[in-house]
Amino acid sequence: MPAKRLATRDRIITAAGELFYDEGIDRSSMEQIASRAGVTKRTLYYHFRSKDDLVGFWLEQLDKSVRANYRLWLHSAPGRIEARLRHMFGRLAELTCNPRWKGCGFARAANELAGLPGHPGVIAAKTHRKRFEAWFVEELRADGIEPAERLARRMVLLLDGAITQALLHHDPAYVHEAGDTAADLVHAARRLSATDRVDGFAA
Amino acid sequence: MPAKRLATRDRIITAAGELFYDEGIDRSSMEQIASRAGVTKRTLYYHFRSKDDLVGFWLEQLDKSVRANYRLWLHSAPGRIEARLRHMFGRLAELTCNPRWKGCGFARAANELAGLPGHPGVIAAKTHRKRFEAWFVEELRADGIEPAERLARRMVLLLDGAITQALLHHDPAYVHEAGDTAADLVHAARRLSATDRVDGFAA
DNA sequence: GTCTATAGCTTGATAGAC
DNA sequence: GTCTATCAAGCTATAGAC
Repeated sequence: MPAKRLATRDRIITAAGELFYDEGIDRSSMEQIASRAGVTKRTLYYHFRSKDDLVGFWLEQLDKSVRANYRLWLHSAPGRIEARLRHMFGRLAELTCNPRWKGCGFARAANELAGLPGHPGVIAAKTHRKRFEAWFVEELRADGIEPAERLARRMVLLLDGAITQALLHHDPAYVHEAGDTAADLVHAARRLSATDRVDGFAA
Repeated sequence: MPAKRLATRDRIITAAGELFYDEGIDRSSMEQIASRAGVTKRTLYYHFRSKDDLVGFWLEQLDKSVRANYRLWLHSAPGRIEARLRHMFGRLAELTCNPRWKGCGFARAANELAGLPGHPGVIAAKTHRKRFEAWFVEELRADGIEPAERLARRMVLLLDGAITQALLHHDPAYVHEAGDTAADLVHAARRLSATDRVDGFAA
């Protein structure tokens, strides 16, 4: 596979992603995507069988960068996970203040494509959120919280709630409130965590 | 204003709402809406200036029925608000199991129309969620929880998180988990509520 | 208030040359 | 792998009769 092919393909995905995110999937045409990528529609259809497929590839690529981003946010602060979760939500709150922020690409796609269960974009969005939840389980366990499954689920619930409210009201206070709630829940759970008590002896 | 005019207008809004909810706003055409309502496009445009306006009127009508529904759910169970919130989330969980359920119409609209801040549908969705939050404040206060503002905000965060997760995974467990979290948070807050202690003396 | 008819444009996707 | 050219269908919205 020659390098140029990949460059064109990536350029198309980037252009498509920008339009899908800014305008919505249905409101972005293949014409606009091709134009922004600097190719013709024929080239676009050479690389992607359909618009639906293109949406799927976009979200699969976005999955990697978004999860890497949250991982960075959670690990760029010191202390226990309570404090680091609060920090992570704080960084999200900052992001939502940017006028270019328009919600979560996965939630946007899932809502816009709610009537099409088998759509590649819907499948990619589901997969992304499942990975996100599994990641929270890992992070909570790494900080000595056990069992972590239910608490991880509560974290994704708060995160998605914060994203919806921020999209509606453009008010970072909702995201901060979600972060405080997340920290409160972890704090309360820690007292019940046997693993933590063992760590306490070791420390 | 003659009765027939209102009947036609309502029939159009109903038909539009069904299509907007099932297929999405952009994927529903004025042609389909007119056909489902049993009128021609010309009649449709006689009653509504544009498709955007029609979206706004649909959500304004939906606001009333959705809030009445949640009010019913919260009041159709006995006991303190902790238990009644759990019951409310339980009813929502049942609803999300219905294959016709495709998320929240307001969240769907806000996500699909994220690039159009002044759109009538976006404004209606914002207004709806603000009313919802204010209603939670009332209900918490009526049960002796004070202050109620932050807790009410946490309730809408959990509700919106539950809706997004249920839309993605079609798994009622997320909604039940949100309900349990809501009950836990209220339970923890009640111990700090001075008003409750006073009620305790009075009871 | 409702109809038939249509303007004017854009859509996703394809044909065939090179 | 990329191009020019184009398809058939669908879109929002409007004109003018009754």
